[in-house]
Formats: sequence, C-alpha cells, structure tokens
Amino acid sequence: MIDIRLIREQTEFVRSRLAARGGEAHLRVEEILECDRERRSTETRLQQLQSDRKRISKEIGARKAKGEDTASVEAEVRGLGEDVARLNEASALLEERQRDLLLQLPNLPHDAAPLGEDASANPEIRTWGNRPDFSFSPKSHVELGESLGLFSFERAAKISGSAFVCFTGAGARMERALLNFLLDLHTQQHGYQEVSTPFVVKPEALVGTSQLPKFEEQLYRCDRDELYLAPTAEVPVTNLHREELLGLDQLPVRYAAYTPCFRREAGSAGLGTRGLIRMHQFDKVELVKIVQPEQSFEELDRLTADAERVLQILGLHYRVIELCTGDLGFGACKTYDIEVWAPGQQGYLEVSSCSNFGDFQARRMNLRFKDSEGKNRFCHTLNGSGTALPRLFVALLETYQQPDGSVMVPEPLRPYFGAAKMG
RNA sequence: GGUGAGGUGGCUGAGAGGUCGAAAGCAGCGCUUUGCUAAAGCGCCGUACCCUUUAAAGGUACCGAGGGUUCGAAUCCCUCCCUCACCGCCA
Repeated sequence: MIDIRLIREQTEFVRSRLAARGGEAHLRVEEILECDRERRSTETRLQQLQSDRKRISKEIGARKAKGEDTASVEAEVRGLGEDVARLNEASALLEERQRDLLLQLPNLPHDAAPLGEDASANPEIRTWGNRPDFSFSPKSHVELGESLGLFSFERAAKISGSAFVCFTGAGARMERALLNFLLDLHTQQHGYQEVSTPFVVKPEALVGTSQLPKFEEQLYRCDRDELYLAPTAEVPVTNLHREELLGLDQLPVRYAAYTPCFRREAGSAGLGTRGLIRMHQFDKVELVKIVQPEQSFEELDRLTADAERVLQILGLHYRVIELCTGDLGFGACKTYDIEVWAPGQQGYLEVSSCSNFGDFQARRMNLRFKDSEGKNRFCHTLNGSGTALPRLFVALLETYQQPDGSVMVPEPLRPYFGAAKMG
C-alpha cells in the first residue's frame, strides 16, 4: 500500500512511477486524492461536533455533582448526537473507500528499475555455467520421467483433474530429497530459520502480502470457512509478524519454509501440455526476510545469491534477469528472476523470483519496528523462491540425462536421494 | 462441540457510568548523586488521524472486534473473534 501522504505531497512523482508500470494504475491517482480530500473535510466537521458534545457533557457531569438542574443543557446537546452519528457513518464510508482504492494500487517501481513495457525488455544481469552439450537429441522431462516411472499425470488427473502430478517411486523420493537438500542448505549455510506454517490462510493474510483484493481468481477458496489455500509460502511466512512492533534486535528476520503452493492458473491456456512446468499444486522452498529499510536492497542481493547457490551446487546453467518496470509484480519495487536452462525445452525456466517489496506489504499488514531513535517505522519485506521444486526437477532430468534414458544424480544430492542415478 | 474464566499501553496489572488516555510496577530515554562490571533520587515516556505548519501547540478517536443504551461508556446490554482451563470427540 502506498502512503497516502506521499500521493498527496508528491503527486506527480507517484503518477509517473505508476505510469512506468504501464496499465491504468496511474489514472486512479486523481480519484484517490478526491476521496482523501472529502474524507478529511468530513472528519474535521465530525471532530468539531464531537468536541462540542464532549465539552457540554462534561459540564453536565460537573453541574450534577453540585446538585444543579441540567435538563435544559441536556436538551441542547441531544440534537448533536444525530449529527455526530451521521457524519461518523459518512467518514467511516469514505475511509473504507480510500483504503479499497489504495489496496488496488500497485507498488512504485524502484528508481533504478529498468524501464520497459514487458518481459522482452528485461535485461540479463549475469549468467552462470554453460548449456550442456549432448551427443544425442535431449529428451523432455516428460518422456524421461514417464519411462523411468518417476511421475504420472494420468493418475493425478483421475483424482484431481488436469495440471496435477503424482510422483512415484524414485520420483517421489527425489522430490523429498530436493526438499531436504534445499532446507538444509539455507538453514545451515545461509542463516535462515526454518519455519513450517499452516497451508491454509485467512483473507487478511492475503491482503497483507497483496494477493487480495486484486488476484482473487487465482486462489483456491474454501467458502464454508472463509479460508484460502496458500499460493506461496510468502503468505503465511511474511504474515507471521503482521500487526507486530519488532525491536531492532529482532531484525533482520530470515525464514526458510517449505510449503505446497496452490494456484488456479485461471486464464492460462494449454496448461496440461507442458509437464511439470505449470501446475495447480507444486512444492516450493521459500525465503522470506523482514528487515530495516536501509538494508533491504543489500538483503535482496544476498537473497538472490542464496537462491543462485542452489543451482551452482547442482551444476545447472542459469541466468539472472532483472524485471523491467512493465513486468514487475504488483507489490514489488525491484525483482530478480533466476532462470535455469532446460535442455529438453531448449529454453530457460523461471525457478525463482526474488523481490524487495519495500514497505508496501508492511503497510498492509501493519508490520513495524522501533528504530534506534524510538520511532515506529514500517519494516521492509522481501521474498524469493529457494527454489521451486518441479522446475528444478525438470532441469535436473533434462541436464543429466544419459543416452540410454537414465539420469545421473549430481553428487551433492546423492546422500539425500540414496543413489547415483535414476533408471 | 460443551462448560467456566479472561482479553486494558512495549510488558505485567488496577479501574466497575462523568474530573480516565487511563493508577502502579517493569522496560526505555534524560538529568543528578555516589561510584567500577551497579545502586538511589527526580523528570520524560502509547498509537492513529484531523487542523495548522512542518518547529511547537491544539483537536478527535482508540481499553479484543462490531452494534446498542445514555447528555456522557474501558465501565451497562447484545453479537462475534481470540486466549486459557476442564470435559467430549479424534489423527
């Protein structure tokens, strides 16, 4: 959520930053300011009336204490009550409307974010490793996995429909191996604390991290209980500290968490044809940080490096791109995507998206800290995948496939997987 | 699911229709005194919003949430949420 005072006082700056995203957000600014003006003038009138009422009521108390008659004064103040109630209602309505409008507004891109309209304008920041050479034509993970009996889409479809998968045998074991490998790496070598949260969350939590109110159609909802399936661990983990006032000594908070992620993928066509790449449910290890504002960009670089380390250890070629203003997610002010090379796809797959949200989420969830001068300020929040499991699985299968259709397991995974190859 | 007890500032905890934004204690900040890994005394010390300015002053609201009664609600009434205890059910 953007600070209404910033919008009020630096209107042109806000408008131009929003315009850099493309879309229509910047066209809403005038509407918000109009609502803000009306709200404030209503509040001022209300408060004047309340002040009058309070003064007179105190006088009544004082007179009664002296045993004087107060009937005439009471009659005088009685009429005020209705006016107060009316203005109170109007003011509450305007405040709610202003909040709704602000919740619909995306974050301002960071000043240094590259300008651009869409993904084609995302600059490549760096690459690591090289595309592997094959003496044969590399197969897709779908073909490899199904012939090795690692997973089945057909069986998953029987129980849950399309775009679900059931890992089986060595595939199920590899999923579990990757999970343990990732959590161990981040908690033992990168300084994250492991948390295991509920997977089902309240709407307030989703408002806090900004999936709601705008992206409701992407979420699985349990209507009877007003709960949603978490689309990413970002939601439960960041909201762990909602409505809190943290001490400086508690920062930075660094969490690593495994959760399944549930996404309706409404509007995505041809979902079922791409194997493990886009599914309604997938596993992910997420990294989340809550930090002081002064440190958030440095922490973003470290977060990205921590996620990259996964691919380096597994020997997978990847590149890092930065999202341009037009491709930036709703709540992010700066984002790096990590894309791993998938030989069977002859393309890069996004396995991690590392973002700094500035105080955008913290304002929504009222997450603050007490700074060294004793002032309460909003924290900055960050998150990034460390990493998504199925796409990592895809890259491993396609990168380490052998001519005979078996797949070598990279050395660091062997203790977790329990064997040197699949098949 | 049932019964009971509770939800008050960063924390602990009083208050039971008017002078209560709310005692006291702890923590924190400042000063004083004495001195070595500290003690005592005094003072300050909630948040949000509004107005005016951006320095200070002022105003309004906030005692789990939302309604109601009243000239006036932390205090009385209703609904809901949460916490704790016991019982029931159950991985």
